[in-house]
Amino acid sequence: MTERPVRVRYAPSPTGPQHLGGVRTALYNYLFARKHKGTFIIRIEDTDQTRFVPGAEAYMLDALNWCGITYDEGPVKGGAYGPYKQSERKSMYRQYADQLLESGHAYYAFDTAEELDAMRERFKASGMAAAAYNAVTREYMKNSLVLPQDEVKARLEQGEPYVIRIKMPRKDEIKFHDLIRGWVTFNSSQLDDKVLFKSDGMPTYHLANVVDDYLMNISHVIRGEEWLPSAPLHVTLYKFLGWESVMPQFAHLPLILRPDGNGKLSKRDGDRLGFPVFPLNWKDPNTGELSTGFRERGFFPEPFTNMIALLGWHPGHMQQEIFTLDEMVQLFSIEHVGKSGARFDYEKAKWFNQEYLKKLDASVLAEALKHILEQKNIEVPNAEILGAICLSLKERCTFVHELYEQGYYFFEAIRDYDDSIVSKKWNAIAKERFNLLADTLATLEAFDIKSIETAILQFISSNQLQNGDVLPLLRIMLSGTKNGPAVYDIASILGKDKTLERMRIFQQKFPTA
RNA sequence: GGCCCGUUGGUCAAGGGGUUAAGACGUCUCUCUUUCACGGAGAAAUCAGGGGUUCGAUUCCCCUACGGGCUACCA
Repeated sequence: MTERPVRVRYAPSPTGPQHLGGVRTALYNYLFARKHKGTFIIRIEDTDQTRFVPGAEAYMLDALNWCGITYDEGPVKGGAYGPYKQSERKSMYRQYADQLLESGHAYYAFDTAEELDAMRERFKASGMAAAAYNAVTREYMKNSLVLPQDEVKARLEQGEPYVIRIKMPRKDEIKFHDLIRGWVTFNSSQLDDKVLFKSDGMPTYHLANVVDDYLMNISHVIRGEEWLPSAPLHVTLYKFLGWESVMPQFAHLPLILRPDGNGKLSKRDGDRLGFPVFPLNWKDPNTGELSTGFRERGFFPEPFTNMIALLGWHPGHMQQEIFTLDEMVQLFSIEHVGKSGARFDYEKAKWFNQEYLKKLDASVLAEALKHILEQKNIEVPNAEILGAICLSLKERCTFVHELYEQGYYFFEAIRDYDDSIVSKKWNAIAKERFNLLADTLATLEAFDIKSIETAILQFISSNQLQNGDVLPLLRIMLSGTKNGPAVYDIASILGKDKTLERMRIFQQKFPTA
């Protein structure tokens, strides 16, 4: 490998929100750049003006920002190789198309869309395998290779629309080394004369991509596997343009597959399967349709980023799976990126979030819970109580919002009581006991967990009772549910007054015979 | 159809000529506990198939099958 400084780029096109796969591609580029003390660039590939979606670019930037993926050069931020948007680089491409025209590696083509369709139909009908615009079929089309020179000139002068196509060699072996897949070989006879320059004056992705990577001195192209089939075209372009010596190294990432069935993960899968595939919420500007993001679903950026990184990469030789971004930077290497597609597993994604949440300090969670309560217009308890609530609840939550959902009774009146316990254990005798228990609790001076526990346990043993005679019912009285934190925790968080009040309310709601 | 890429438990995966083929998620069992969860212990579960090469293939090669990607004046 050469000493070339690492310059890598993430080059999305603003045709909609990027999903998991796009974020992962950006992440790998980022990790690779940081690992090698290189430069991470973002470039917007918007050569197709018809597919432009407003907001998509800002969304992408927001998403990366949320993930903690920073970039060194790109839109908004700028840099020495700008602009970083292909539509703004429009004037830079034509000269390279001209260069190819002059060297005989490209040609003008005047075929209309209808003529192209007709050609494809014709060759298909005659049983020809590939109905492509190639070394064979171009002989029958309207292009500067077959038209007389003066006619070509005339058409050009009359302003007739045209495209510029690459003239693929008839039969050449094209070989390149992929950092993930090793040597990959294609034959140019299988490739077609791809359009490089469109009739609207814009380059296609293929030309723009190669020109920009060259101009921006990109050292490594790390992109999805869907680009592998066009890599030989790009390699050929480097050769024709005389840039072979500075051609970047390629690394084609495996795809992220959908969790069920077949195929790569697509934007629609999320709604269908009930989990997000987008990092952030996205509202389609045309249809108004809303797709939920991981962020809005309750994911923290750290575990989210951790999780997608491990979809196709693992440092190997260690059993650790929870990594910070910085750790991943240290550990990252292209060699450890797998070759095969990874199926996205939402259950595992939740696990990453849960692990992260569990390690968070209760005070941090309290802050997050506070926001949820404020949004719901619920009176926020003081920080100490909120912290205690989070502490008691956090190990049974995957998401912050579950702190509220599971512990709503700390903030509001009990919505309903689980009656499986009530019908089984609540009766006149129990009522009497609970009156005594309430008296006991009322005399407690300190109402902390330990004191409550001691008092209750003492009450149970001095009355010759079992834990099961008291604790389950008390839990129901205080929370309505049979699950949750230790009853003593609940009581102490509620405080003495509320605890006694809830015991009274319960008695009123469930009179015994 | 053609071209290209891939294939270790249900999923993510380590390993890479000789291993009891790691670990994690999920599932199940046990344990802790007043409950749920957490924690702890354990179980079931994998090298797609067939040929080579080799003393020996999960590992290297070939074929088949299967999966995927691409096949636009889209990226």
